[in-house]
Amino acid sequence: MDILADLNPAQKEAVEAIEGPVLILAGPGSGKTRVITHRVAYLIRKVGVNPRRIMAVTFTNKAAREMEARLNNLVSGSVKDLTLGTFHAICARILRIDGKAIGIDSRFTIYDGDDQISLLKRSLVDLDLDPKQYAPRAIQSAISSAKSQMIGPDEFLKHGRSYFEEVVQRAYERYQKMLDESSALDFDDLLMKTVLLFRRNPELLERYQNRYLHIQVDEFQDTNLVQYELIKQLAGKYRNICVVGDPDQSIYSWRSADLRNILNFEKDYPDAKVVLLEQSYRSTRLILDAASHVISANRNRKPKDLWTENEEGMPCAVIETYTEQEEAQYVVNEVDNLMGRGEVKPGDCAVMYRTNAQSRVLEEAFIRYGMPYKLVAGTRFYERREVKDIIAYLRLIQNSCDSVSLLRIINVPQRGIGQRSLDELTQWARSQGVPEYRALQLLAESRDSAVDLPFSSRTVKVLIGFAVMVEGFIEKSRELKLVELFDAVVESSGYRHYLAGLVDGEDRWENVLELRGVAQEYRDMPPMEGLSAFLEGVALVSDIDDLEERVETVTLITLHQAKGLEFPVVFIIGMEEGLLPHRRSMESGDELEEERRLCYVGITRAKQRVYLLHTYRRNLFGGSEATLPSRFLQDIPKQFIAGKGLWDDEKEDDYTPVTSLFSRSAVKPLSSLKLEVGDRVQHQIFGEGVVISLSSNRDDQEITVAFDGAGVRHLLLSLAPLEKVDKK
DNA sequence: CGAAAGGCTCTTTTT
DNA sequence: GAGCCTTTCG
Repeated sequence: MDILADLNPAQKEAVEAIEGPVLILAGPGSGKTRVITHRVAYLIRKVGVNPRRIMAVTFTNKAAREMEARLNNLVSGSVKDLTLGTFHAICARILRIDGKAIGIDSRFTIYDGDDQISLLKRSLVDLDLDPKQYAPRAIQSAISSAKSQMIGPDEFLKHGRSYFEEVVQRAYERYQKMLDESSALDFDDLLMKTVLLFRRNPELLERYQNRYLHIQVDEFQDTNLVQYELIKQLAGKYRNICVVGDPDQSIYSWRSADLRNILNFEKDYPDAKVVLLEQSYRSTRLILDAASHVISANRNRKPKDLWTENEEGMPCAVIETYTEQEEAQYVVNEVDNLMGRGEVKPGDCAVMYRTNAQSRVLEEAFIRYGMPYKLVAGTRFYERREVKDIIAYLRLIQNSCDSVSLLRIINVPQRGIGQRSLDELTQWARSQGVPEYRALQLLAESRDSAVDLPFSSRTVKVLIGFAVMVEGFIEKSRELKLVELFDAVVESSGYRHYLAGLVDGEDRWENVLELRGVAQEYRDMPPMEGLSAFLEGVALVSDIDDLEERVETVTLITLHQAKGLEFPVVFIIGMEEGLLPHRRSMESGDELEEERRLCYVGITRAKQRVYLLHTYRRNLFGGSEATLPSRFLQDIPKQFIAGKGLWDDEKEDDYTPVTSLFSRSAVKPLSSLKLEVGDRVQHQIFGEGVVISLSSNRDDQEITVAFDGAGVRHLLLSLAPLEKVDKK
């Protein structure tokens, strides 16, 4: 097979430019992933580069896996030798192996956002600062932003000294110290410490430089300064560095992604070859044109000429509904219509939104209609309480200095250790100059001696009991396989029993079992190794990683998560001022431009059809508020829009329910079915059942049906595909 | 001294 | 409408 065979000239150029620095600017749908994979395949197959000497950095684990799969088709076998993964995963690996040189224990724990916040709160309390007055989230983001620029606690104040920044500086210092004492690194540390490691150990860096002959970075527009610094270090010797990105799809500046990286690239590597990929293979012409008009309204960008040979296709549908419930109903209904005409399968459709909170109403509509869906990250799996609890037990076993985990589970399930005792424990540990866990051990050792302890004898007893239990786990961890250890922990800690007693215990137990399933994937590894690998794995996954390549159901996803994906049919809901653009972004021009890029990313995910929805009123917890359609809708000229003439001078009270060009009807008329309790009904999906209650709300009837095979369901009469069945 | 029950604030996006 | 924190009860 010829690797270059089915590439267009620009793609070919990008693949063949293997020597020296290369910057590939790739528009949406221009075959970016193709280029990257073919490049790697080309290096291995045509140029004969040893795969061990190639590094490819991706933005998510999912992207890495996808690349792996595609490469397997091109160069089966050698894929496992590549260094392939996210910045964070690659850095974690480097630090586990070589971090000792800057004092990092190879068993370090990785703290996620939640852990960071709880540690930060503790450091604020330590400093006698009120966490209410100084929002931990704000401080955390300031610290993260500092770390993304390689600014340590001591250099922090050089960059300004408002009172808030002084608070941040103190918190940062304390927080970093506590991380250190816990043998833990946060996400930003993974990157920053790696760069630091290389700065302080040039000979070590050289080893890595010598190894990596070729380095590629995907989604370059979303890298931050530390990441840039890192690749600069690694590519320092051979300079075969290829970065791929699209400034118009930069949507992570709030995570310190810095567009300057793209600009700096050409400055740092003046000999860089720049390749533009401008032909789009994804969207129809009308969609691409509409998207281009949206993004062109950004002032701070380089214009580019995207084009496509695809058919013209259909204009974007702009739809106004009255409420968000109607908005959700419209989506469900339209999917059903399209399916009814055999045009799409559910898996072809995605619904995208700005904030996770918007998914709730959608979910309700999908459930009521009985249409299956896949929600990417509602409450994210690894952030669920029970999942984090179990992980905390396992982390503590691997790294007993991990105080965040210890404090998380010391009283879960309840062991009679309250806040009071915990405060005393932390203080006592501090006074002894040891981590909390060590303090517990000391407590156990000194139980008979008449030391003056700040605990009641009852408390001492439970604390020691806890320490003994964990000690037992640690011993077991040396001989038990991960899953066996997992089971032992869940059982002996009383966690399973504890869940059984909760109202929603069953759901939570399901999640524990799902986590156990993940643990099972490490079954072939020896005891301790399996534990480390598992913990590393769960620390660095994201939700998008779990989205299977081919889903059979409608996908519900945030605009951010949708980056890099494509769907034949895309619905973007909540196209309103305050939501998209988000109100928190409306004050700064730069942030507003980022919101516009987000909108652009959304539209360009679509191959065939785009629906842009906005509501007339939207519920913001208490009351409902009148909304204004998003300014981004105005950027799309009329000829690209189907539906009503949004910008004709219609008055608000001219509002009538909208009918899209594509639908038979936007919202089905209320069902003419007359049902009573006790009637038998037939549902398209759930089969037969009996009506057990009926209730009316403002404009619809809700019906509860006990299905013979599918349990009790609440449905909306106007939506549910129901028919009455004659009683026998 | 710890666990359960009501009032408060906010809601952006995530490796 | 939820989490979080403070108050009240056991």
